[in-house]
Amino acid sequence: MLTKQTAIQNIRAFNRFYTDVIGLLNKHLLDSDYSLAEVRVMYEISVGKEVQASQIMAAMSIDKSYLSRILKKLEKDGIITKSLSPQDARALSISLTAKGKKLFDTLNKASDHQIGQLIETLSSAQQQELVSHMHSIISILNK
Amino acid sequence: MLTKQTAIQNIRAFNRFYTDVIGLLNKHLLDSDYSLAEVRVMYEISVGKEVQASQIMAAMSIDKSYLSRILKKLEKDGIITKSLSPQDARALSISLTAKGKKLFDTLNKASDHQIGQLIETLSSAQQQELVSHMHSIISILNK
DNA sequence: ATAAAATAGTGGACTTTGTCCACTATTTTG
DNA sequence: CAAAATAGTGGACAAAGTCCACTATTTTAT
Repeated sequence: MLTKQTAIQNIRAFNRFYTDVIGLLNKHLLDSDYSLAEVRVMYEISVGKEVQASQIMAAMSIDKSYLSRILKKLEKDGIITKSLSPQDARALSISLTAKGKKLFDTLNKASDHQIGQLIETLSSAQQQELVSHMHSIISILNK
Repeated sequence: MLTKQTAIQNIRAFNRFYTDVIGLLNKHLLDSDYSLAEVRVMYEISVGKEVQASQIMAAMSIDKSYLSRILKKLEKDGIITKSLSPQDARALSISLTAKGKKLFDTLNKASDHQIGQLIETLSSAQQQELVSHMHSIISILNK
């Protein structure tokens, strides 16, 4: 039976390992014109369809001023549109433009491809096992 | 039977989830005088006992100029000592000072504490399961 | 109804973090 | 021993992120 201290050390080792995995997977985004944060903003808009800046802020725990600048850039690039929320004149209603959807889709496919490479040497069974362990971790940590 | 595409989507969901976990755990370091990169450098020196800058570079995939500045700060703060390697006069031999060891130990304990909080509501059995899933992921991905 | 407090977002000014490149000093290779 | 490779430094800059003050609304409490 292992102690809590041992568990902690093992979790830290995993964190170091997985930080590197994530870093590796995200590296390809450096070749795009958009930063990790910008892509994550697009993701939040994409899943929410129509979101307010404050919702993105909450989802990402990002500074509102920083977010404001990101949204400005994305709007300038024609990736998103901002319109005043009808319910609340302080708030913006943000959504991806057709161009934005297309770009996001392209970035997504590139990300998928990266992960595809990560697991390509694994058998189908191993891939399923991997996913299963990930689900378990999420479910344990969400307790 | 799930497809590879489904596996990829699940892995991406896990990555988003775990990125947040890691972000949360690292947040406490913001209160220290040292950045994530600086602490990671201390870690590399600590596990290597006596390392060269080039080894840290390789381990962290960090720019050598950036590393040089980090080491300069750590030396100035009395955290590390740099001495010329006897075998190679181009290279530095770097190690933690007593002060550096103490600091690193303190930071480590704080990190341990963070993880302790993350898992404190879990039963001992659940903690072991968590670690076991983590080990499995490492072992699958290292194939 | 209305004054005070809260919320949504913007922009200025700044710090931190990270990158690129040219350079010196050694060591290795052919 | 000359050419190429390696180790590290520092200048100059770019990217990422933070803090604060501000305007414009909306909500809350009296």
